[in-house]
Amino acid sequence: MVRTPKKRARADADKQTRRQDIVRAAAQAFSEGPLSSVTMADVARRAGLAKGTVYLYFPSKEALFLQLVTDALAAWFLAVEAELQRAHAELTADALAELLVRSLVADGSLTRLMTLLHPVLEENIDDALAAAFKRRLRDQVIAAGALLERRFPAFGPQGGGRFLLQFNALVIGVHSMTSPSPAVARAMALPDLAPFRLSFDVELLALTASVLRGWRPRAG
Amino acid sequence: MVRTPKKRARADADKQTRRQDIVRAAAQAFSEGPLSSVTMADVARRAGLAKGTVYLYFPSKEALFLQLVTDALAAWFLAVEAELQRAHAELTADALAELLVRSLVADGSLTRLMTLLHPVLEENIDDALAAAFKRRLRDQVIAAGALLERRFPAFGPQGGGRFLLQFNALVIGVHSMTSPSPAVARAMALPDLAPFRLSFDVELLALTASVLRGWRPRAG
Amino acid sequence: MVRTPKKRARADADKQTRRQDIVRAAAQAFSEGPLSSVTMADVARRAGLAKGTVYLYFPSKEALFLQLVTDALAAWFLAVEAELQRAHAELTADALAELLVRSLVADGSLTRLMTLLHPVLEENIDDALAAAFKRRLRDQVIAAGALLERRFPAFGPQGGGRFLLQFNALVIGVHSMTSPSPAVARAMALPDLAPFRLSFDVELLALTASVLRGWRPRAG
Amino acid sequence: MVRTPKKRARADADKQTRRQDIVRAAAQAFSEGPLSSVTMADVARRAGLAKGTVYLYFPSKEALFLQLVTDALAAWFLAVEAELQRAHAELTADALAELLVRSLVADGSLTRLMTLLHPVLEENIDDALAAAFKRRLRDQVIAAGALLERRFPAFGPQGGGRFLLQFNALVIGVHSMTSPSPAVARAMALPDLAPFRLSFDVELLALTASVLRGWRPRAG
DNA sequence: AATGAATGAGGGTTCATTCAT
DNA sequence: CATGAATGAACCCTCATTCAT
Repeated sequence: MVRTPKKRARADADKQTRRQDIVRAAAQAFSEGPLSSVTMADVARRAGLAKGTVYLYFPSKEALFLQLVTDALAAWFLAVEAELQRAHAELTADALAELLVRSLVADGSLTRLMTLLHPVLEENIDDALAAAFKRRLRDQVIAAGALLERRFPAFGPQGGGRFLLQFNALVIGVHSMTSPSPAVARAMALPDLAPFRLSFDVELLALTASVLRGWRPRAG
Repeated sequence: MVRTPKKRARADADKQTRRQDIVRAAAQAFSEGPLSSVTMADVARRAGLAKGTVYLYFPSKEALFLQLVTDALAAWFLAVEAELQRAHAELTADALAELLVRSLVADGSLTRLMTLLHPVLEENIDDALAAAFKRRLRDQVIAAGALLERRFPAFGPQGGGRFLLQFNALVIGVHSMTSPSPAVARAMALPDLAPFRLSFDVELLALTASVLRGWRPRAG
Repeated sequence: MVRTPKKRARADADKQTRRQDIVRAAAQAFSEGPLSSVTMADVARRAGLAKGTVYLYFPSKEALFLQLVTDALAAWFLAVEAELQRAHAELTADALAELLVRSLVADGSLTRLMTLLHPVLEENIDDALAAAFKRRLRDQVIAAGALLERRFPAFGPQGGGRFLLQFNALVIGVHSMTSPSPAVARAMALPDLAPFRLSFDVELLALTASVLRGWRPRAG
Repeated sequence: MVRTPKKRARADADKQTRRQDIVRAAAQAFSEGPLSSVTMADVARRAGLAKGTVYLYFPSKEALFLQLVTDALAAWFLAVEAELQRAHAELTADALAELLVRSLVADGSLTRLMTLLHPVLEENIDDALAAAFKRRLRDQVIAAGALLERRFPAFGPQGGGRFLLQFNALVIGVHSMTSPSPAVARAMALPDLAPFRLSFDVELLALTASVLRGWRPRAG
């Protein structure tokens, strides 16, 4: 059973495409189960590549998934910034909360990907990669933060960036409270637990709006 | 060199003690590294038991750690309730936030344990265990929630419980934003990233206070 | 396809037996090809065990093969000592050389096993194991060396041990000169190379006898 | 970032140069660790070439290292012959032994390279290459052997060549007895093992001198 | 002739879980 | 109840070699 080798990516553009193919394959695999259930063999197969080829593009499983998260975050920052630009005027707390949550849930997988960040950074990422990731994130946070400060002046200086990080925390926290595993989902379907079911969107929206309404610039 | 078998736990009380020994051993092991680095052999050794014995008390690694989280949460609910009782009067948003965060960080490992909940429930927990856990949690949330509603009337009916779940989300989210892996910690020590370092306590306090200040009862 | 588990080795004696089974399986596998071609899976299968079981008895492939070499050397020392005891009187250089070579080739695999020593110690052996091996070897060399000094007085004090180590070197060196790989064996069968073929026994005997005849006690 | 391809080697002389570059790169890589730790990618990088290019000059890793050994041996034969020519007169056993050992250790890497011969020939060398190697070796042994017989008449006819092969065996054997792996080196540093440490030069010299002193021409 | 992307077999090791003793 | 020997699936990653460009 001989596979026909994939066409070779010689040009840099081709290599970028291939990298993205692999990331996409990883995303697909991750969409079907927890990170621990995704194997590199699986990713390779979905990308139509041999196992070793994946390692030409990413030095480790963790580096691959860090890229996946990085891409997802970048897309989200873009979407948020676009929405904020479109808004033109100042926003109320509720309007801003709604804008943010909407931009987030527009991509059904984004939330779950954000959750990946911590576990992935926790293992097998070298210092250079970690630093590069953090720098990119910092720049994005600063840029989007500035925009936020214009649309929601209550933030005060630097408040936009700080809030973005807090929002990130909210997303991760609410996600982990509201996305049950199969066993938990079955439990929550029981009559006496049903009223306890929480919706990610609803809770995140409520929490975000609270935070914005209650915002107080950092003393300093 | 044969180990002398541990005395048998016949009475129910003895069995409970042994269960707790095992949970304590798991806690200790977890305090030294990520869940994936804790092996059942490790837990057994720390508890002074054989591997198989652990399985007499817990059907799986996940069930064991679910117990650990359950215990930690129960202890926290107790502590919070005690603090609230002691308060006697109504609390401001800031005072309540401070009380909650203080009760949380008093036990240095509690936060990290909360983080375990989601990953553990995600794998290898059977329906009965999941339902039992959720029921216990529900009861605790309702009880502590009622107390909260008395000390912070802005919550309105059921608001206390809802807030507790949100607080839980905050804890998990802020923890995952502020507890860097070794590689990330080294990255954050670089001069251009240093101003970006966040403290768990500070951020959680700020966020919790915001949420309380901005609280709005759910439309019913 | 479920394998029926091997009976459990509870008693120490049983465990020793199982260890030896594994070593025997390793010896068998090694007899069929170079070390690199022997896999732990192979060893386990030959021993009728699961792969993981082998790791209960040996921490690594190298540790297993070090045991194999250790056993072989011990057997050889025993054989040599027995032969020397039987000799009763002093021996000539030629007689001693012949005795040694004979004791060596009696076990057809011993020579090849000796060759394993260096490559195996070169990788993945921890300090404690290395030290233990060297100590055992030292004791054997001293004991057998003393006996040699009685049968071949020209050795002088400590000469017996020194010679044993040199003999060891001869064995390894001559073996690597005279045991051709398949490709080399075919080459040596060509008419113009045939006269160049060397026999392990003949060369080792000649060399050993030369060394003994030319022996000179170390100055000191 | 595309590397600029190396200039093409068209003339035979250029090709020879490139071959030697590759062999030199292999030698350098091997000087830093065991054969198993030397990768073809490593060799290519050191030679400033692409991986595939190496395979234009050598059909396999083993063929490359066989060339490396061949070159080293040739250099040694040259050096020995030069020394023997310079000697003019007959040599004593001790003088000859000293000459040989000196010529060997002059090049610090030669000994270790000789050790490569057997493992390399053991794997992945085709018949033609094996035969070619053996023929070249035979010719060198005969030539140098004749010279030896003149300087050390005790050898008798053909004795010089036979001795050279034996010397080769001594080198390999003594080397493998005296060049400890890191773990063994640490073990040998322990007080109770220290007196057991052996020096390659000393032992090889002693052994070689013994062999020469005890030499006896083969019955024919 | 030179390149380097692609291949994929292969291998040692870990560890949750089982169950004979 | 307690033990710990046995299981075996699973998994990441390496690297010699090939061959399209």
